[in-house]
Amino acid sequence: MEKDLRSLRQFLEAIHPVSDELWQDLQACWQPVVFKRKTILTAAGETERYLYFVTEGIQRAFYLGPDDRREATVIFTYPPSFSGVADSFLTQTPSTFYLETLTASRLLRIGHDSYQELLVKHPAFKDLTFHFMAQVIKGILVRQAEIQCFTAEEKFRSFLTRSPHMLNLVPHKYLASYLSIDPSTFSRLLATAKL
Amino acid sequence: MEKDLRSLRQFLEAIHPVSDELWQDLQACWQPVVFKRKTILTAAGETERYLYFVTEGIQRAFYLGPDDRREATVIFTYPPSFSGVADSFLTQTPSTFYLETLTASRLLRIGHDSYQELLVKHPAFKDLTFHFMAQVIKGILVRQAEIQCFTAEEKFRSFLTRSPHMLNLVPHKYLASYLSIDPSTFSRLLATAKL
DNA sequence: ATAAAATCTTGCGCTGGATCAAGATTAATG
DNA sequence: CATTAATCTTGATCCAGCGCAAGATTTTAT
Repeated sequence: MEKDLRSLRQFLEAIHPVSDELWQDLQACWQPVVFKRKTILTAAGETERYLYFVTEGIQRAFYLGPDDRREATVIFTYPPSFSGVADSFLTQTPSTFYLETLTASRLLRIGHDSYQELLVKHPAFKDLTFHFMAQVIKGILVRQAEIQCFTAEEKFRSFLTRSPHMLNLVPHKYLASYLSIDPSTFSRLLATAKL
Repeated sequence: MEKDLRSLRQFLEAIHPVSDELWQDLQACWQPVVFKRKTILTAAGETERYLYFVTEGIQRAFYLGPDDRREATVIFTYPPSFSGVADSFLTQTPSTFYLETLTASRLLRIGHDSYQELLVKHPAFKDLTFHFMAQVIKGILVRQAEIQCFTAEEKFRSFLTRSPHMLNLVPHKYLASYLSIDPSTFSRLLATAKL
């Protein structure tokens, strides 16, 4: 727990400086939680109550198509980073995504109420969230451009270059879902890449 | 100009209340500009200097693939709404997108310096930007899910339902680019839809 | 450890949608 | 308003990647 909090602070500092004063209030708001693998943390239709900080395990957010057959993985989260359905948490409107653990996970979480209080009490925290949101927007847009423009193979290559470690950590069908390609296509691309 | 500013205020109020005090400082920061059609406002590689508020005309942001042949339209903007490469403006890092006018356009714009000053001076403005960013994130994610999950026809239907007016306002090839489908496919889908 | 469940691989046929091309239509510009 | 340029339509062709399926392998749970 001590260690997790230290990791959190380090992660935050990389986004924006965190004064000791802010940190005093901030650290008190986080509650440690653990989940087994394959646990739904947030379902579509629910409003996200928590912002998570991942200290162990891998999670994924995914979208279920109207016919319930197609699904698309929106993002994977793993330490050290935040997790949670960002847009639902921020706007406090129903989520269109599911968030689930892929492996047994340890996380810190902060409720929306505490989050709001911090926002009001600490201008510096607002600045921090501000910077974070800007980064999130940039990240999503880059990914969107790739999804729109790249072929299956280009997406595959791009992903493997950026996140080679993921290959061993999660079932490939989720990686395929993340890239919007068929698991069989993923398998074939992988076979080709290994030559 | 008076009318444009009124429109801006109205647009802002829909996001978050704007006090008269804030408005005094805010309105002074905007400069009216006009552009001919097919003008590049921001090129990839440049850092976005302005946030625009559109009062006339249509613009689009687009991404050029590495080989310069594929391109994807990220978003269309038209009155009343903001325009500009949001992520580049917010983070002041080079844009990966181009922003161009599709038709002759009239816009108000605010420079990043003025924007920063407002942010520092008016907590309420920070709150406003905050809410706006949250909305942006939500919007992008919804669109991303559609791009990932929908077939050409589903994307076409969804778009036509949400934005039927666009059919007459911009060349269809841009609509096709927005949906990541070929112009010829767009034309065929349109023919089918009209039966 | 062992059974049961999930995942991965691979072949094969098929199709949605891209590509190419050329003529018809519409819009921009001096 | 006439010329030129851009866009739209439509046919014909082609292929990347999907869907299906079945056996091989790995992982999970008991």
